[in-house]
Amino acid sequence: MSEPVLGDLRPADVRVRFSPTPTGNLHLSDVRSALFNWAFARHYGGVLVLRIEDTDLAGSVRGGHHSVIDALRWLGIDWDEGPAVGGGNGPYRQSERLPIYAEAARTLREERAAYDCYCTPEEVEQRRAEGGSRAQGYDGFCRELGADRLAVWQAQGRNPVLRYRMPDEPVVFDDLVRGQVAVPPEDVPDYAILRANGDPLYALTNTLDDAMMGITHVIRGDDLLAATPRQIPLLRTLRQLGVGDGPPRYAHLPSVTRAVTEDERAPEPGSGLLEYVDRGFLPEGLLNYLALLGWRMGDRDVFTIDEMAAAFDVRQVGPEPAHFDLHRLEAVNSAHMRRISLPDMTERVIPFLADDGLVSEPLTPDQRRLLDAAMPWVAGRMSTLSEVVPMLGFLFVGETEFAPVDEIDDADRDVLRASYEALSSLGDWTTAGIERALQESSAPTEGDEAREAFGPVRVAVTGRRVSPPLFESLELLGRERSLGRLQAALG
RNA sequence: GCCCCCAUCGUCUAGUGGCCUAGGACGUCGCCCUUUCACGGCGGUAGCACGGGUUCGAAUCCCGUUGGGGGUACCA
Repeated sequence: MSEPVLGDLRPADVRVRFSPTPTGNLHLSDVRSALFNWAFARHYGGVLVLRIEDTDLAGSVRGGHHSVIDALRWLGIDWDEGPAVGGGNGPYRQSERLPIYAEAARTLREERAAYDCYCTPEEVEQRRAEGGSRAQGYDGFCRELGADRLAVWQAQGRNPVLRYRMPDEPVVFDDLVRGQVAVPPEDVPDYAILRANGDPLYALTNTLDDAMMGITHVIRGDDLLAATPRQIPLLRTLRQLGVGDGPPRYAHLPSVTRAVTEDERAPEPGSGLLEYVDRGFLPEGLLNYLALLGWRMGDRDVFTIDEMAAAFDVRQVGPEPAHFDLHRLEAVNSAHMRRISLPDMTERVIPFLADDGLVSEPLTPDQRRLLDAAMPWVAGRMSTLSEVVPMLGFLFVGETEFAPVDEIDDADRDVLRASYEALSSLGDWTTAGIERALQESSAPTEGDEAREAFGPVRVAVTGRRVSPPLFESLELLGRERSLGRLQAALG
């Protein structure tokens, strides 16, 4: 058997898909799946299909596909077929494909590739317990059902599920990240593809759609690794029935587990993309970090997703589970913060200021001037967009609401008083003038203490020990407000 | 319970029998720069989970243990 070498793939040989359940908030491992599929498609010039798997009403959120689309757009991940862009293999929302699944199920039953099963879960479990077999799941009880038994169950009003009839042979496949996977038949029982109420299950919808949409490579989380031996024989059956070209190649991405080190700042384990958007992470930083979970780009660890796509080879993905590490995410994000332009960062920061009620959206001309003047002083020292609030909030907050966050103690009063006096008589309210005035006012102390000399002034005016450069901050704040705050701090 | 998978510094990883007294990045620690913080520069810290094999030689191969993950659905 000669396997096509990945490197020789032509664009037409690559059709991948991202098929999320619209829960309203993509989990980060889904985002990573989307990214890896995207990078794979872009690397070979192939096609990325977006398919919304919304047949399970319990897990889906009404209109949830909008949130998936919004999320992908925010991330900068585009797709070639699917909702919002169309394509020749639609519809791309499974809730609109119900008749297709119904017909496929009917055909599979007619062809005896699937059969009605009247057993209740309790009965199956009981037989397993009594039989003492090591085999898993369903035991094939209804495979060849006698007419009398059938009559009894039907008389009881039982509705059957539709079960796919697994071939009695091992399933073997080559996973692009796991290598060869072989599963004996006793580990893969006949499985349900239709509920008793007629609803199609994932095992049918996902598999059928991959076949009908011509998916060549399935790149997904390894939580679905165990589903693969079920899907491969069904894909073969479908091919025999004239649907699809048989099983695609699979690549199961290592799971992303919770950080070992407990971190109170870390989001809840179940939280999704939105949480990270709110925390001010850049899509560039998030995606870059996620790419690092299981893959590496030579010795570089800061890169764009376009650079990733150019270098991406799914075979380089390792099978080891990766721990999610917030610190690393912040470090990577911080690197991207330093890469984006000042005007770009300024625009991205506005929603965070607005959310805190510090500015209006759109900005007033005064707010615009202040923000533009202030950003150069803080752009290089933020690792997330949301840090703009503690960093620049003091400039936008009203004087009545302003209150220092850090403490000023009595020992600081002398410095504050001297500073106030020096500044109040200053005619030239510029950074240079302020610096000169403050340096002359405070008796130059020696050594380490000199570093702290203006700490109290900083807290009185910006509210924090950590702030943009002091003299510049004073100039930006303006004479009246600066002096007012110093006076307030003096009590 | 049973089945399957995984296992190198705190984290992500390089390493496919000798080039490894194990390399990089992030973190962390120290110093420099800097009247705050951050950035930047320099230096340090820290790892082959454990126990048996195989071999002249093992982080690399085999077995077991331990730990972690997944499955065992009329969820996906």
